[in-house]
This record gives sequence, structure tokens and C-alpha cells, in this order.
Amino acid sequence: MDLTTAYRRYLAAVVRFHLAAADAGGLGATDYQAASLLDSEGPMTSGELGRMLRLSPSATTRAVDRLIAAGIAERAADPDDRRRILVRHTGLLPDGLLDLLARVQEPIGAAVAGLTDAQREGLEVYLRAATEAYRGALDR
Amino acid sequence: MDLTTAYRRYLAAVVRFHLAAADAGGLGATDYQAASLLDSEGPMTSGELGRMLRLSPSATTRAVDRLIAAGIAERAADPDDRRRILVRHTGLLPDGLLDLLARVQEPIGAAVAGLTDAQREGLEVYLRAATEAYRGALDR
DNA sequence: TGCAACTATTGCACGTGTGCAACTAAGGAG
DNA sequence: CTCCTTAGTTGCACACGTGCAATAGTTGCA
Repeated sequence: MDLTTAYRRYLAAVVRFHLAAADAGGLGATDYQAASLLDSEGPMTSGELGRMLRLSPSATTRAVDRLIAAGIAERAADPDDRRRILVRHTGLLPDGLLDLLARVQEPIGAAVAGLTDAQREGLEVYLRAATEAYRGALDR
Repeated sequence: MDLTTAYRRYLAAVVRFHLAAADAGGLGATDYQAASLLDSEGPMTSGELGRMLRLSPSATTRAVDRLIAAGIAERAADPDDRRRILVRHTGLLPDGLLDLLARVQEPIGAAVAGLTDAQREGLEVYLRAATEAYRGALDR
């Protein structure tokens, strides 16, 4: 099996898994993405979140409402500009979601831990290039 | 920035990009996943597709209907069992979707092409381990 | 041949997420 | 102070995907 085929299967599996994980946690795709962003990028305003997810202001408000109801996020006033509302991840996640994430973290972590320095470097190069490419493609 | 942080950002970007790509092609998340599976795994019956996506039979039929209407997939009779319907990818994709995919394939391909053999090996190990882990986690 | 199990499709009704438009509150320029 | 812009929230209506139940066609076993 060549690298391209392996890559296509990998991508399909990643997306499928994460959508299933969202579902297992009782979250829609939008809410799951919002939670992921808040987790990986840190607190941000409602507007920033909406722009990143390409959501209307109202849809953003509703998504944050749902995350708060689920205990995943919380709102805080922005001290610099009281029109803005900071949204931040509480660190909590639904149990079903945590279970599913834990199942993949172990085997993947083990595989990465077994890599030589040069091999891990290759993975890092890919991760950074792909992250930048994905973001860049959406910015245009 | 450590590897774990880079990885979290990468995952968020991957999922976000692919959902945005689906949207750009006028597809819902389910249809996009179905198309990805048909592309990477080859033709399969409606039932197999539904089980992989964890969809009810009726939702599966509807998803395939939409893919066919979009020209992405087609149905074919299964010669061995005429109850079954084989679904296969036509190779076509909506223009907006192709555009977005092309934008990321180039920079990612360039980054991977620049890897040494050892580095590329590391990436391959990760891709295969992750694919298996994601699939395994959903099978249980 | 008759009958049970299986595959896929359709009618129907429901829940969910979304955008638009109107509104409130807060900042900034004149 | 007044006006204009920006940030976020709410009422409302709509489109979409989904599951359930019923149906048609097919297979295989008794």
C-alpha cells in the first residue's frame, strides 16, 4: 500500500472518528469544533470563534449556549472592552467523549513514542505544514 | 511549541478544514464522509456503508440518493445477491470541493516530498497507527 | 413449495442547527 | 453630548438530516 492510499484512508478515519466522538459526547459537529478550538487555541471572544468557524453571530451565540449547558465552556466579560465576551474552555468534556478519546490516545502515543528522533522530526514537519496549509486554505 | 500542542492544533485544523470543504461542495458532513469512504475503500454495499457510518438503513439510502444527485456516486446491482446494491464513487467531485482540496494538497505534498527516508518512515508509522487506532476505537 | 430472514427503499414526523432581522449595550469620533 | 460603529443576544421561520414503521423484492432453508 503506497503512502497516498494510506493517507486517504487515514484522513477518512480521522474525520469519521472525530464526528463519531462528537456524537458520543452529545455534541453536534459545530459544537465539537468550537470546543476543539477553545481547547487548542485558548480563550477567545465570541466574534473570533464565529469567524474561525464561519458562523453567523447568532449561530455562534447558540453554539456557545450549548457548550455552556454541557459544562464545556464558560463566558467571561472582557475587561478591556465590555461589549466583548470571552469564551473559554472549562477543561471538562462529556464522559462518552473522553472515553473515546482515551482509546486512541494510548495506541497513537505508543507508536509516536517508539519513533527515532529523525522519524519524529518527519511527523512534526508534516503536522506543522498540514496545519498551516489547512488554515491558509480556509483564510482565502 | 511542543508536539502535543502542535498535534491538538493539527487535529482541530484537519476536522475544521474537511467540514468546510464538505460545505464548499454543497455536501453535509454525512455525505462527505460517505464520499471519502467510497473513494478510499472502494465500492461497497449500501449496508456496509451504513454500518461504517453508523447510520440507519433509511438514512443511508437518503445519503446515497444525495451523492447520486450530485454526481459523486452511482448505484449498481450486485451480481451475487440481487438484494444488495453496490455503491461506487464516480470519481467526480463538486468544483468548490476540488478547489479547496487542491489548495492543501500542493503545500502538504511539497513538505512530504522534502522529507528524508527516515523522516518519511516516521510519518508512515504514524499514519498507519492512527488509522488503525481510530477504526478500532469505533468498532468497540 | 412455503416460510423466515435479509436488503434496500419510501412515507412520515420530528429534532436540531442555521440565518435574517430587530434589539440592547458599549465604545469612539466629531 | 450626539451620532455612528461594533459586539453580542433573542424572536422567528425555515431547511436539512434522521429514525421509525411499513413495504417490495430476494435468498435460503425446511
